[in-house]
Amino acid sequence: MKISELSRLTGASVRSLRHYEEQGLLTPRRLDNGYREYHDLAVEQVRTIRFYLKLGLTTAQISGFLHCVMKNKEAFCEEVLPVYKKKLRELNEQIELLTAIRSNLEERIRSIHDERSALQGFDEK
Amino acid sequence: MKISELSRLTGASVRSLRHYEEQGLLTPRRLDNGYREYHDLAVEQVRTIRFYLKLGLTTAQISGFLHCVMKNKEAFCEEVLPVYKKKLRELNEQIELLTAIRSNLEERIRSIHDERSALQGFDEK
DNA sequence: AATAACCTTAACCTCAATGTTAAGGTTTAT
DNA sequence: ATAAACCTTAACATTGAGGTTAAGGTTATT
Repeated sequence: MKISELSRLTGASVRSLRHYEEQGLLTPRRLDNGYREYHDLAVEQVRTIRFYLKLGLTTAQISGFLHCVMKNKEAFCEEVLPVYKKKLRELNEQIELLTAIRSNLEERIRSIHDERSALQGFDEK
Repeated sequence: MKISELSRLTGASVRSLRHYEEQGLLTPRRLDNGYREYHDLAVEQVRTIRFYLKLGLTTAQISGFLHCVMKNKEAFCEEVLPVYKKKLRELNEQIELLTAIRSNLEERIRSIHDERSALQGFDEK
C-alpha cells in the first residue's frame, strides 16, 4: 500500500509516517517512481509505534526494541524494561515537581481570597 | 549598578536579565557608553520575576501584573488571580495525564515481571 | 600599550513530534 | 489534454527560558 492508505489505516499523518522512517522505525521499499510501498504488516507496526509514543517514549527509545517486540512478546525483549523504568523515574520526578508547584499555587490562591475577604470584612464594618 | 552586579545579587544569569528585558520585564536606563544601568529596586524586581517563573508562569503572563505587584499587595492586582487559575487548570491537566501514563507504565512493568516469573516457574518444573 | 575584565548586539541551539509550506514529479479520471 | 489527487524532498515553524558563541566596543589595571 502507499503512504496515504497507511495513514488512513493507522491514524498517523503522512508527515508522521515519513518522520518515523527518518528515525529508522519504518523502512518501506520504493516503487520505480520513487513512491513508498508498505507491507501489510506496516499497519501493525505503526500502531505499535504510536502505542509506545503515547507512553511517552521517544522514537529513539522505541527503535531500540521495536523489531524485537514485533516478533516476540514484550517480556522477551530485554531492552524494554530498562526503558520503562527510566521513563517511570522521569514521570515520578515530573509529577512530584508539578504537584509541588500546584500546592504552592493553591496556597497563593487561597491567601488572595483570604486577604480579599479580610478587606471586604473591613469595609463592611 | 551594572548587569553583572545585578546578576550576582539575584542569581539570574546575565543572559536571563537581557532576556527579561526583551520580554518587557525590566527596563534599565542606559549609560552614555550603552551599558545598562539598573536601579537598586531592580534586585527586588528580578527576584519577583524569578519567583513567578518558578510557579510556572511565562514572562508574558508575569509582564501582565509585574508592575502592579511591585507596588501593591498581590491580592490588590486583579490580573493575578485569573493567571493563577489558568495555570492551576493546566497543572491539573498535566498531572492527570502524567499520572495516567504512569499507571499504564506500572501495569506494563508488572506484567513483564509476571510473564517472566511465569516462564521462570515453567522452567523450574 | 597591552591585558584582563567588563560591556554590547545578534544569532543559533536545546527538546521532539508533527504541522505547514514550497516546488515539483506521477497517476488517474474526465 | 487538463485537472484532481496522488507522490517526492527539503526546510522552516512550534514551545520558551536561557546556554553558547561570535565579533567587537569600553574601562581599568599594570
